[in-house]
Amino acid sequence: MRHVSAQLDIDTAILSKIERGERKATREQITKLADILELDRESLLIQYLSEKILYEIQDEDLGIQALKVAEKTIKYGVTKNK
Amino acid sequence: MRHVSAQLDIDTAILSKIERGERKATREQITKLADILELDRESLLIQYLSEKILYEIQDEDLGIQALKVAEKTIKYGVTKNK
DNA sequence: ATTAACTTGACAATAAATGTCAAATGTAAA
DNA sequence: TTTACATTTGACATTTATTGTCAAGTTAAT
Repeated sequence: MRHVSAQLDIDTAILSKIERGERKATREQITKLADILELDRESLLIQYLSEKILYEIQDEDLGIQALKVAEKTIKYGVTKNK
Repeated sequence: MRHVSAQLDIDTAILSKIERGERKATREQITKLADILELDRESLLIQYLSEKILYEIQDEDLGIQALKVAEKTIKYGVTKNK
């Protein structure tokens, strides 16, 4: 654990918490972890992103609908106006 | 504008920014806005949530895939372990 | 009992979101 | 055109969320 956390530039405390889901990892940490643990980077990232998404809509009745709208928006390449 | 912003408990400056997309509204502000402007609350909320989602995955190649994973997760009622 | 690995909780540091204010700009009617 | 009010802008303050450190507490193996 010391080895891994060192490579991640954090102390073991956080790593421990991340492992047990008490803390969220950083995007950067995710990719580093993928490398270190030789896991599939894409899968990990997808997992990570999907967790962030779910976090946003947790206990929202309209969550699913929002997801679908988001999907369509992406597909149709709608750009956000500044 | 003063009227509306007063009801939202913010000054006109923010309202102005929200209207022109420089600032994000709060969830609470969204629902109040729906009432004040007599818009459909659900639609506004869905719009609001979907924007938050899109924000999370902006310029992520794996965004769409993450969305799909998130959807499935919701459908299967997977609960997040504390 | 000693040691090293891991966990926990209280707190510090940083970063992001939200808000205020005051000054600048726009707009229309007198 | 000046006055009066509405809207916008930007610089900054406040609040809230996220990420991190540290020190003390467990656990497990020897």
